[in-house]
Amino acid sequence: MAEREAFVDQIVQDLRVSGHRVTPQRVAIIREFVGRADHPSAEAIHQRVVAEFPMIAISTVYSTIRLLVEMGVAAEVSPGFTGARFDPNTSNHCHVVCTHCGSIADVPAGPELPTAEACAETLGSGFRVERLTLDIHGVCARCAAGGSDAPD
Amino acid sequence: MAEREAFVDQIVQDLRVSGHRVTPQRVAIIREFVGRADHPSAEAIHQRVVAEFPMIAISTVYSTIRLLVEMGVAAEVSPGFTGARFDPNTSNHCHVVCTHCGSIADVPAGPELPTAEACAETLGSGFRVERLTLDIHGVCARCAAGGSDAPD
DNA sequence: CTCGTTGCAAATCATTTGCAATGGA
DNA sequence: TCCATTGCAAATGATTTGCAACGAG
Repeated sequence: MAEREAFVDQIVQDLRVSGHRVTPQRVAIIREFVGRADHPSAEAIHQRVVAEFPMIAISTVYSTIRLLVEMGVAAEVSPGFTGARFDPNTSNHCHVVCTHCGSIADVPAGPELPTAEACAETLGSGFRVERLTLDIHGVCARCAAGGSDAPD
Repeated sequence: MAEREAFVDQIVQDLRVSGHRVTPQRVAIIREFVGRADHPSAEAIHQRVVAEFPMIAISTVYSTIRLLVEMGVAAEVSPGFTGARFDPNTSNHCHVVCTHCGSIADVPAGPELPTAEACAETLGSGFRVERLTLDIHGVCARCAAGGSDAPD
């Protein structure tokens, strides 16, 4: 797909423009990552790139992914968490998650939200829907004001 | 709040009924956990309970939380993940996440989903909304059929 | 030539597991 | 009494960090 190559070139350009260096390892990671339909872990990306660069370190993969996320061409699937968090409230509601300090606040689920039943219907019979979570990710007031880390 | 004590008693009853033992440590964890409005980590719960049981182990907290999740009185905030997963698709879409094998599939975001702009409006000026994620958690067809672990 | 990047190993967290001792039912 | 549960320490897995060597600009 020439489409993908163009995208890779675009990202490489962006790297250069923003003052970052274009190394063969980075290009290999970008090439393996963009245009995919799946959601790989750092480990999975590393395993793919190892075929081309047997010496590449997992820490290089982590730093490159971080770069891609900062550039806006990649996203973390569930950003804002370090470790598991547990919720005593099992009713249907949304979370407002601060990607800086990890604080989580509740927002009652509005009626405009799809129900688990509606999703089950949309998805068909293959997948058994158990829960629906709408998370709003961003930066809370305290972090935006430069506040130091303070948990939920 | 007598409300909470009643809830604690209810859970304790459920424990007994399902053949689990009611230990002082478990009661303390349940008491610290239920009725809260926040979303503590295992570490946070442990720190609270240590005041009452200085010898309690973090592994006990983990196993008790797992029990509460199985009983349906607690929920993991972002269930189904082990480690970070990254998404090359930064457009607005939903994820179907299998809580068994961790596989993630994409579903295009329907028009019935609230937009980031609408959420920002609802939340007011304190929080800077960056991204909205709707995740559908459940069990995929392969896992429901007893299939072994296979990634995305 | 310079300084951002890499590779590596060790450090740091989060979570799980194995096992002997304990104490609810 | 008996076995689920506890505490502890060690194992595991994910991610970060410190630092010397390297190499893109």
